[in-house]
Amino acid sequence: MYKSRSTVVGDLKGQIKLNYEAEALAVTLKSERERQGLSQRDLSTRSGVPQSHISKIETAGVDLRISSLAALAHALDLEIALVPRKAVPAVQSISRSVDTAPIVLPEVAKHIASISKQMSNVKGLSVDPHVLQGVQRQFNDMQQYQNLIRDPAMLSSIYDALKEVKNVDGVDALKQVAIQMARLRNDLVHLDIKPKSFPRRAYQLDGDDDA
Amino acid sequence: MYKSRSTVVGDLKGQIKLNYEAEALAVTLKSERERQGLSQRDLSTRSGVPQSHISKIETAGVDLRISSLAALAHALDLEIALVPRKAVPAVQSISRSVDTAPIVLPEVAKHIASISKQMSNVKGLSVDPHVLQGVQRQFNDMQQYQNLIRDPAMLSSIYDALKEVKNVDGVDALKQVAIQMARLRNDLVHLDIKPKSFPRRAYQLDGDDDA
DNA sequence: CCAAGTGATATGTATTAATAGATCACGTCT
DNA sequence: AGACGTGATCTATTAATACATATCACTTGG
Repeated sequence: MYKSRSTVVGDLKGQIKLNYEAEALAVTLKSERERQGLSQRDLSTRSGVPQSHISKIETAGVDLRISSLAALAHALDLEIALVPRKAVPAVQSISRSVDTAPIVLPEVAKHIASISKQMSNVKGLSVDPHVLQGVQRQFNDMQQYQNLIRDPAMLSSIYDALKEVKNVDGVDALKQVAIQMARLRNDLVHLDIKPKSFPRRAYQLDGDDDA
Repeated sequence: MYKSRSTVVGDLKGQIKLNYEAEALAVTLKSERERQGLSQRDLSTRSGVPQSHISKIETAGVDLRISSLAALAHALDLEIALVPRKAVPAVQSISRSVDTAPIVLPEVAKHIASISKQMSNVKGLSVDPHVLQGVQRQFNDMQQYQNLIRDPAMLSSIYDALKEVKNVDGVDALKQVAIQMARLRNDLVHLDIKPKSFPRRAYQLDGDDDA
């Protein structure tokens, strides 16, 4: 929306306010990305928005289009909503309560990064693609709930198992990885997270798919 | 966000979903505009977005920029929010409860339109700008809560008083208008709107300013 | 040291919203 | 009938996002 044309640009306050909106949304997107322990390149892969663009969005207050905002939001498990002004405090309160899940521990983020790297290596090997796909899916899930992981030891164990995946022992070692990832997830499922206000169990994990 | 470039356009589902977002927001904007009894030209005046553009937005799924969306939303007393997916049902519930105020009666809409027209006429007269400003502000408010007005008779009375505003009797007649508008608002303040779920009294009017 | 990851920056091009009006087709009112 | 309001449509131009890459400066780990 251009306000710099020959029309009267008298209301600078209004103009600043419009830019403010894009910046406020960018701040939200950035903090959510960081909260989930994602790099800009991770988010780029998920959302389809180029990393360079994400960088500019986060730093330069780009006046995004809805489709781009939606892509980024969805990659971060957020939705765009139009909320009556009077309801804004209540909505913020709800969002905050959902967001009370802890920040990703640095130790955990490191291990996840190492596993991510090793996953890439394993993809270059001749292993059963079916099993690999299952493991990849489990790993994607793990990245989603990495902020719930408190003990990096299990991640260390998964990383070790991943390093054992060679051509000769490919499928068996990979299945070991899958088992350990499933174990990690199952342990986390039994964590009882009850935010002080609703909704209850905002981050309850579904027991839907398995390797 | 273009998905029609040389890159793989494999995920049609994803693309459709992105367009869906713009359309869903347009639907929300349109229904809120109608709920408030505003024409596209009214909204254009308030938001600074051209009427022709609003028409296209409402009918053609334009991929708006945030600044344009914000301008339209603010003109309709809405805010853009990024909400965790898990919180979406709760947020919708809040928005709905705030939105339970009734639709504008056609009779009421007509009277408001007549008053709006007469307000324009009065602006061309030599009347006390200070008083006129106060009345204009009251009228703006009235447009905001016109969906709460059940009895058009008071509006008729206000319109009659407005027609009495001539050069010779300008300030006194105009003050009569102000008094009647204030009376209408005060009557409405005592309407007790309690949605079945929170927040209570979403549309409670503040007793802040007077003529 | 080198390799890899991260976010920021730059370049050049394509796309489409946004702008500024004007006008059309239709409905309503006097 | 004419006047007015409403939403849709049109034209021509501009602005800025979006895209696709590449690269830079810095940090970290082996």
